[in-house]
Amino acid sequence: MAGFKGQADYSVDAKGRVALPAKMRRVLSPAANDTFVLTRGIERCVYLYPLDVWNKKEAAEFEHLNQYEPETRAMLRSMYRWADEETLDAQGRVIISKRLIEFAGIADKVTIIGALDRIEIWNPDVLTTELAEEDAQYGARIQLVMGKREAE
Amino acid sequence: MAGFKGQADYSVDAKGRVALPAKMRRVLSPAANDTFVLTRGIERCVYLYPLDVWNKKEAAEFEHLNQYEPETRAMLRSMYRWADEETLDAQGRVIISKRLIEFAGIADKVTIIGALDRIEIWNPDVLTTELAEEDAQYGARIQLVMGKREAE
DNA sequence: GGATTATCCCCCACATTTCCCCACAGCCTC
DNA sequence: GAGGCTGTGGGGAAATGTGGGGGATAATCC
Repeated sequence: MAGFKGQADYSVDAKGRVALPAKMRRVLSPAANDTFVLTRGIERCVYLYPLDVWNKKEAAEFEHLNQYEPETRAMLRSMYRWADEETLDAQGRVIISKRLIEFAGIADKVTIIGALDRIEIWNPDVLTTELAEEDAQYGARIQLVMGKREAE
Repeated sequence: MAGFKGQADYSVDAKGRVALPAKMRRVLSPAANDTFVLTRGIERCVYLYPLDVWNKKEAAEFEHLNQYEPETRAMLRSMYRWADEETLDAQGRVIISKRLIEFAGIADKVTIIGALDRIEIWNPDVLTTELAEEDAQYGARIQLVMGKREAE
């Protein structure tokens, strides 16, 4: 699967609809059926996983966890109670629930970014402030993550 | 794949288009489909990877990283949100997004250099100042990098 | 229980941007 | 010297992002 790439500013209309960039829609596999699983980001944003990607994650990472451990149960509960399945309309837009809009602190403008296997939707101001440091450390971080990898 | 070689000065037109040197275009594999993945350089420039090369990197190096580690997530986000997939037009030009133009500090002239598996696009002035030191240390650095390799 | 209101979903419409095609001048090659 | 290739510039058509309307379904109030 080709990964989601790029960044762009979009608007949220009065109905809570957000258009996804055409470039990202083109990457979608037919198996995704124009459907996404939206959930709260680990950061203060909304994660969008194509349905097929989410299903694979579920089967590979979540289904076999031991739910008799409280930490596991708590993690899965936090993850799934925020999750929401939505299909694109004919214009390529997705509806973001009020819960998620509120969690991400989104008003009427958003910045949408591609992040390999998912799409992230941010409040533009939050993104600018939170990711400035990330960008500044880009070179060091590549060395840290990918350099570590070579040493394996 | 034969590596990209050489250096040349080109201009950026009003639409943000930059022609790639014909010599570099001839090196492209048909699998690249005349398409590049552009992303921010680790240095202050734009990296261009042919699509086939990028897809191999993605599958071999990025897809299997553990995104539950914050550092990994941050690195992939910085990498992918700057990335952009673009196809050459009939004249062999590629469009560079305004974001990348701005990041690399490019105005209307660029220097394009070949760098083995990728092409780099620089502001000519930035390149001259930043790479002067690199060139000066050429001999010592070859010994450092390639000498280490023999010791393995 | 019926009427009214609210919500959701699909369709239509428009303005801007993007993309693709055509055109031309300079250079190298033959 | 002729012809093709290369780098540069611009215009028209299609796609993209955005807004709003109308009908069906569900919820609420009297």
